[in-house]
Amino acid sequence: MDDTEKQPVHKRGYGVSTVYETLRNEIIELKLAPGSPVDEQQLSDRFALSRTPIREALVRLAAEGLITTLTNRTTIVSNIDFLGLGEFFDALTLMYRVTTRLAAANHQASDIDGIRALQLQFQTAVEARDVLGMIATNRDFHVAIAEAGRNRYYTDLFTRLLDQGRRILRLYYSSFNDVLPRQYVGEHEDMIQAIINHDIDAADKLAAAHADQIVSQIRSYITADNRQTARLPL
Amino acid sequence: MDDTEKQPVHKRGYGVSTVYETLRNEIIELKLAPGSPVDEQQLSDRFALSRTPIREALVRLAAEGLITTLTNRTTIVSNIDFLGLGEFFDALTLMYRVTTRLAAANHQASDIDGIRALQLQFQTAVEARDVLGMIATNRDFHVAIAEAGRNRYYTDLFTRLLDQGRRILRLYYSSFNDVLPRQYVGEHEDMIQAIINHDIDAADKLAAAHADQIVSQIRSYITADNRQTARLPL
DNA sequence: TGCCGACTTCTTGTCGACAATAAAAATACA
DNA sequence: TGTATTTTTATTGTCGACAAGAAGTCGGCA
Repeated sequence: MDDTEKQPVHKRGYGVSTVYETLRNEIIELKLAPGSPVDEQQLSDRFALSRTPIREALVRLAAEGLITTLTNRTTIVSNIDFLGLGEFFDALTLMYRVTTRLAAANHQASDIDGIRALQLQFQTAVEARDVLGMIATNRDFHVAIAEAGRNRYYTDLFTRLLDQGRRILRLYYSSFNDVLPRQYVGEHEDMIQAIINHDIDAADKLAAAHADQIVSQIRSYITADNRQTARLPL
Repeated sequence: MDDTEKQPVHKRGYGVSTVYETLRNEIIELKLAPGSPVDEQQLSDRFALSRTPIREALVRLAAEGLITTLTNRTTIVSNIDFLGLGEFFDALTLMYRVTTRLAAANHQASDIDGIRALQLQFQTAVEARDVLGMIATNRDFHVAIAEAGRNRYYTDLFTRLLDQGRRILRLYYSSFNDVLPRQYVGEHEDMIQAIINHDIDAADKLAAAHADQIVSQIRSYITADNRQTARLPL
């Protein structure tokens, strides 16, 4: 007798985290468009769960700012805040610097292996011209460095910022050319060396330069995009 | 006919935020002891709400790290992580510096009024030797400066760190002497002046010194406490 | 024809109940 | 008497249903 009736796919306490992680990824990877409505009923059907666990996952996402809930009204995927981009870049740059500095100061030998592995993945993605893979592995690479720095608060903020950055980069990934990324590979190598050498100042300088590169690249995408809209037929 | 039957005190969408804010305050003010269990049923009775909104409030608190949920088991008020205190102090100091710098750079004239008002409140609390008031108004003062700096990311992290600090200070508030706080009032005044003068370097230096003061004060409390426990009868 | 108000509908916020899981208690056994 | 095993119990995770708001719809009135 085949009693596969309504067997829930998720184990007991893992329903919400599944929904949370799935939605989180979809938001960051822009599979869910910014501003698009998030319907609880719909998600309930999709994940074969009651609305209660869905709701808890949404609360967590809202706490991270990935979705916005209008009380008693609809809840939407948070828009990308172009006006606040200056704040974002400032915080991102500082976190690049601080985490890399701390990695140079506090890392263990074992940390390097993990960082190297992720750098290799990034290099592979660059060579394969896999833009989406590049964005993701670049993020993982820097998170690994932050973790080697051993400061939870910086790592948390930095991770959130990098993921926010992934959203923005996704918007422009089509215009990603393959010149600059190759440069990133070299910069990553230099950063690893500075960390291994416990050279805090060098790590800081490299991280700052790296951040500037990325910020100016994103900025150039945005201004390029602005030009397009400015050329609207009138 | 007096039909005040079961009239819920909270309006529709405000149940969760009430619970969230109340519990948040109680945790920060140590009315709920770190490590003590948080019973959903009990809270449900207390707030005259179903377990569902209570649960959502708890999820938000967990996202902020104020409570810790062991899956399928009990959920407790997060313990104060004395081992991670180094990370905490490092992040706190950096945020003191960054937010004060930015306030000097980006503040509007109208921001100063609010900051001044809070500084006055702090001063009043110091003169009244109201330690608890001092802790709270000091926090508000620095949050106001951070807001004048206009960087959401820093303000958010800083607020969380300051509230975490409030918990730690509460632990030792009995040993708070009234010498150092008076010094804080002067330091606050200097910081306000530096901000008004748009003197970024001075603001940075003052903030760094202020942070060092507070960190070393907390450190002295903790070592004093350690000595006490070290004197246990054996 | 254009604007205002009642009505409908759709989504969210809340509720009480049930099921699963893990700790605690009770029992059996060596 | 101490340990292993079963049973109980308490608490969490999940569910389906109901009620309150808000948006959209329809009709009335100027």
